[in-house]
Amino acid sequence: MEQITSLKKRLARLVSDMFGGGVGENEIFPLFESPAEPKNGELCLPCFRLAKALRTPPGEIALTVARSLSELADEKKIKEISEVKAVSGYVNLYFSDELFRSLIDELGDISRLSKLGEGKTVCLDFSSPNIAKKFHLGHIGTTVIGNALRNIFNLCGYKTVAINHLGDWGTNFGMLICAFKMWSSREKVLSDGVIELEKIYARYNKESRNDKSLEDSARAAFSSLEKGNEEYLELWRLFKEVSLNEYMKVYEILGISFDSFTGESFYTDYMPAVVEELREKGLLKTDDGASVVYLSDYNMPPALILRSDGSTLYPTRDIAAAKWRKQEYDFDKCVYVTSAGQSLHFAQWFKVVELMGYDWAGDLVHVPYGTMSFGGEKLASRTGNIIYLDDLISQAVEKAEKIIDEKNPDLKNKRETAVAVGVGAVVFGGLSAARIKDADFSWDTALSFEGDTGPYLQYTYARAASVIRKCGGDEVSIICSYSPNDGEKRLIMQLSVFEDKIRSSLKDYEPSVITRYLLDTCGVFNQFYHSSPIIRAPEDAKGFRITLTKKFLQIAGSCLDLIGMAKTQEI
RNA sequence: GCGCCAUUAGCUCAGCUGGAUAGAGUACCUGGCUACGAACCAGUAGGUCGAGGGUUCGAAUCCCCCAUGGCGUACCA
Repeated sequence: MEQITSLKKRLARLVSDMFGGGVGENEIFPLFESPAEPKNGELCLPCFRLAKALRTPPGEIALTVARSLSELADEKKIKEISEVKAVSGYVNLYFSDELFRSLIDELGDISRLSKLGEGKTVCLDFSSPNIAKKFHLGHIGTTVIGNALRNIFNLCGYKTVAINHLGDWGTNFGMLICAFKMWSSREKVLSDGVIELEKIYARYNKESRNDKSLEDSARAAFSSLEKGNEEYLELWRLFKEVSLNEYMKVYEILGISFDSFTGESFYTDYMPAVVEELREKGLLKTDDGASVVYLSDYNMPPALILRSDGSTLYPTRDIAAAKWRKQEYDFDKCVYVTSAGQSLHFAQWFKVVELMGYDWAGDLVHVPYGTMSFGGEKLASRTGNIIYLDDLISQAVEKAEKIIDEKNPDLKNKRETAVAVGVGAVVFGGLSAARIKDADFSWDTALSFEGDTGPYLQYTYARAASVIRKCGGDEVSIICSYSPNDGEKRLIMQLSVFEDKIRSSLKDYEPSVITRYLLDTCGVFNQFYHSSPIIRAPEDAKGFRITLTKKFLQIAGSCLDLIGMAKTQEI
């Protein structure tokens, strides 16, 4: 907020002058805070640090400052301030009605935000499921966090490249090919999709425990696939196509799109050059038959580049992919959204890239998130402890439908709205807490529609939209003598920190900052809504409140967009 | 063993570079729909901020140590 910033600057200069420049204005400026309690004003200056510099008790300083500023305010020399109080070492400042009225214009202005990333490109690697598996709970963290980050970067003016680094290569495919040849058919796979693939894969896994020869044939099959066996390649393409069809449905319902689907298979051709480069740069050592880069100087175990049988590994592929992306997109940052369990892996290969001499190693960012469990147990398809995303979404949608039938049976597009709310509840679930927190999934929480939930946000949005709809073409003008009440003041202040919240979520790669902010903002709006009539308000208040409600819709709408939830006009 | 992360109300979580009486939601109890939408709002109650030291005028926040839990720790991704 430009006006608040410039006010702070002026105040800092004034305070500095009061003490003969004993403390510089640049030191005073960052001391300004927003009081936690609205009753303490809109802006405050804690005087404890000043007390140290000036060797005067904080209470005394606060009193001196308050008295001088109060005089200036009375003389209309600081017309933004209506009242100044000294309270236990703080100077509390109350904004004037005039300032509140003019702050409204500035609300929701993102012009400064959208300059942050001008001319910069960010690659975001997220979602990245392994082919031939159904989309489940374990995938939604990376998917919704990555998508939200991408939206945040976009809002801030960055060019983004959303990359779905599909897990579409590896010995698994050898198993799948063998299993397919024994128990399945093209028709079956085409009709049952990923379910069929999961089924035969699980069966192969199970049977290979008793019959070790199955493992050998799987390895042989994959090796043959790598060498270009046309029959196997054809099957691999089928598996990939069927899986991708399933994933595209999921992404469509979540409203998420990608700029690239270059998965692991894509980089196989680029890996030999990486291995060669590591060798040339003297980084590659042989240990127990495997090729590694030692990282003991950095307090990490070695990065494995080649297995003792000469085949490549995860870090090899990631390094190759990073090099390719740098060349292709010339990114300023490349962000990887994966589980926190992979932190060491990323630290290792980031270091290897640095040792290779690439200055852009510092632009690689790992964004970890916590582990999702269910019933206190690890999610695993092997043990059957798994929740598929389509089940979760359809349950949420079903519940939303039920509630709509109950509370708003005349709603026109019921199904569409129920999907928006059901999906919103699921997305919200993935973005409400700080991403690093572990979470134990519970149906009760996931399907809860009251309190701090996705439906609460959408309900509040729809309610505000409904008010504006009912005002129709009512003329909106802010009467220049209107005196905002406490609820209106609070809403203005709440809406005014939008820009700060976006900056903070961008800096920390933390979408939950926006989710939290939106929850708080909806709470403040609801208080305003309950305490101040809008449509039936007196003329002077009406224009003010309609404008404020529109600003709320704009900012809440931006937040919903950012976290990837639908903006429900009616619900 | 070593490393990383977490620990705040019964439960799920906020708490900005240290600042005012540590805040929400949920669950329990209570009040508010002939009303711009009750998927809401208001109120009561609920805390030795995991334990102990230290730095500071001031610590949930910074430092040290310990405890508990999760994850990782050379041929999976």
